[in-house]
Amino acid sequence: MRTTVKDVAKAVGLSTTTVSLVLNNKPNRIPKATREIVLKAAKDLNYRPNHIAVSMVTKKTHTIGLILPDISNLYFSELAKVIEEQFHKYGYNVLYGNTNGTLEHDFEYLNLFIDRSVDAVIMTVSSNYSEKEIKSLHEIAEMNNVPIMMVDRTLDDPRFMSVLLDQKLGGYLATNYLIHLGHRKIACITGPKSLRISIERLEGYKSALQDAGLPFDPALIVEGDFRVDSGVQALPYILGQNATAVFSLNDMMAIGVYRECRRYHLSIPQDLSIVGFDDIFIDEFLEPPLSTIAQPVVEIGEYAVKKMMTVLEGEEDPSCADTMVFKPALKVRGSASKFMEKKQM
Amino acid sequence: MRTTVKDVAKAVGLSTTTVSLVLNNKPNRIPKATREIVLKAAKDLNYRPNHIAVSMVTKKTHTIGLILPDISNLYFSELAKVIEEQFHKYGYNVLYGNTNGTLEHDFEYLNLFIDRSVDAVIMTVSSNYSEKEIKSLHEIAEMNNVPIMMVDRTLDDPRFMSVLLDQKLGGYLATNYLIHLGHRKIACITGPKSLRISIERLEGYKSALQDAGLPFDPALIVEGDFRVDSGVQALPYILGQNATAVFSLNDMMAIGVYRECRRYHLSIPQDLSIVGFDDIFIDEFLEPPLSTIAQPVVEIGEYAVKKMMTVLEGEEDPSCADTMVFKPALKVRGSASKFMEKKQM
DNA sequence: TTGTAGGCGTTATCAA
DNA sequence: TTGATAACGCCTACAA
Repeated sequence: MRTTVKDVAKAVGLSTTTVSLVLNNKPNRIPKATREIVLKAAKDLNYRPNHIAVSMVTKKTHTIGLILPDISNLYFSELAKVIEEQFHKYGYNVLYGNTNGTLEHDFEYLNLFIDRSVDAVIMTVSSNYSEKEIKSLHEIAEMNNVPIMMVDRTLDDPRFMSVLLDQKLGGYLATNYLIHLGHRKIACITGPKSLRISIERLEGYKSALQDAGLPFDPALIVEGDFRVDSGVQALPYILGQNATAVFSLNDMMAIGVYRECRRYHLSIPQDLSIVGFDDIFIDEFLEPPLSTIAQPVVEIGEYAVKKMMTVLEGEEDPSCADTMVFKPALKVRGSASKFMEKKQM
Repeated sequence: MRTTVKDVAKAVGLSTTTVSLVLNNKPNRIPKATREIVLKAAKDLNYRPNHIAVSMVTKKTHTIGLILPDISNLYFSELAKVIEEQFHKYGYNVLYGNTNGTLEHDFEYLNLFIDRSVDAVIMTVSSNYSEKEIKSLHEIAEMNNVPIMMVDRTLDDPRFMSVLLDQKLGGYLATNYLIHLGHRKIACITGPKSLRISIERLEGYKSALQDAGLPFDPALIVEGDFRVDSGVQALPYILGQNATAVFSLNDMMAIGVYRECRRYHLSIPQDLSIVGFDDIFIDEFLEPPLSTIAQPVVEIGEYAVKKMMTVLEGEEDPSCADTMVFKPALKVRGSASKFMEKKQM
């Protein structure tokens, strides 16, 4: 059995109250003498507080629920790492769950974690929710009085705190870059249309075209699913449209394009320019290194934690839910080049 | 406030005992009538048990501590995902911690998780431990009566359950492959010498050379740190030794070699053959696709969980700690080819 | 300055 | 078949 406050109290011949007071540094100024006696005994007996019992009475578990679509995805694993490390600094531990991008799992984990009395939840929702689902989520949060923070993807509801990326700006930056390289037929491989980030990044694409006075051609848009294979499958179509450049809404699909280009004996960027999105670590090791839109993952994670801590420490009311938007940046490497008249094939 | 058993009891005019009995399906056969009344009330009141309170009395938290060196590393994030998903099936949740590969953090998280009364710990140790540290770790496990399972890396101590990869076989397979392609000067980029896996993979390398009647040349060994940069830095030295092939003890360093080869205008595999270790997802998208040694991560994770579950369900005594060893497999892609006499440079 | 006692929500023991 | 009651380990009003 682990030693308890009782054991310590017995050992020093004082009450559990006194021991507890000392151990928690309570301001009931306990004289230094007793204080040290207690501390010494606690140390000698190797006393470690039982968090379960503490939670029972304080109603705080110092535990955060982290709900992510897929931790084996580079972006999320990086995010998870940052979030865990930051919370760790504050003495919080992280319980995590993979939803595999399904809405039911979002709710399942949320309820599970709430049942386990987490102090807060950080989540990336699996998809866009319907009105009803948003309402349901909000009710759960309210009823259980647990603050929820949305990271990376948010819901159309201002009542949730969220920290996001300006996805539209990212789309704009990428497209604008290609336009300025002289490209006119720029294809775009999107993510699932049900995801806000797909829509927003695409909006940036459209917006850049518009600003440049270029027409938006729906034929140049291919829907993908953010996985490598989408890129592989999209290429033939893109070539058929005589596009000279591609904006892939994430790097994984861009990698698929790379691969398929090799099969077609096309070289990047001479035959096809390409810009991705995410800036996953592998980008700089591809041949040629992939130009992409970088997200400040570390800043995003750090901000999410810091913000949540202010809420947990009661300095801020979670209902004053605001949204923080981080700016992406274009990272130029070697996968896009100036448009040249295509040699006849 | 959440509804409690008390609320339910009050609502149906029965005692908390009866309610608890029903809700937990206890064999004290409560008549169907009362049973249904209770169940209905619980449902109507949206009763959810308070896990904290349950843990308080049952001494089980249904929580597992997962301690990994770096969850942003592809291998570990994949492992973490499998482990979480499997435990989830059994109704367990996972608390995770990143040690950043430092021994102090191993212990810090272990103690933290034990203080939080996890039912078990799954960990990948950060490094080789000294006798003293092993003893210390074992004492902590014993004293707190928490089963610990070592995954991927283990300690020189048969008292811990572990599930490992036959690292030596992996080293053998890779080297043997290169030998059979006709290579005689095969360089090896190792990981930190303090890590068992480095040593064991290197042993496989030596063993393959020996079986082929080839001499072991220490000059062909370069110590790396498992990061991309090590590969980058190792290449010039390797070329200086006139090696025609490289066995990189992990894929990240192999990627570094790829990159540096481009700078030197060397093509793989014509100018240099290379085999990696780990089989991270990106391998097949490199140019050329990287041949490597694949670990059955999913099987490893699943086994670890299943084994731990038998211990947790009391079917097995954790002290009968055995070790499961999985076999790696050579995955041939395009980064190694038959040795050809080098053209003069 | 320190101690008593009650309570957190649940399960378990034992009696009725 | 059901109900008091204690117990888990800790915190904290309130009392002394």
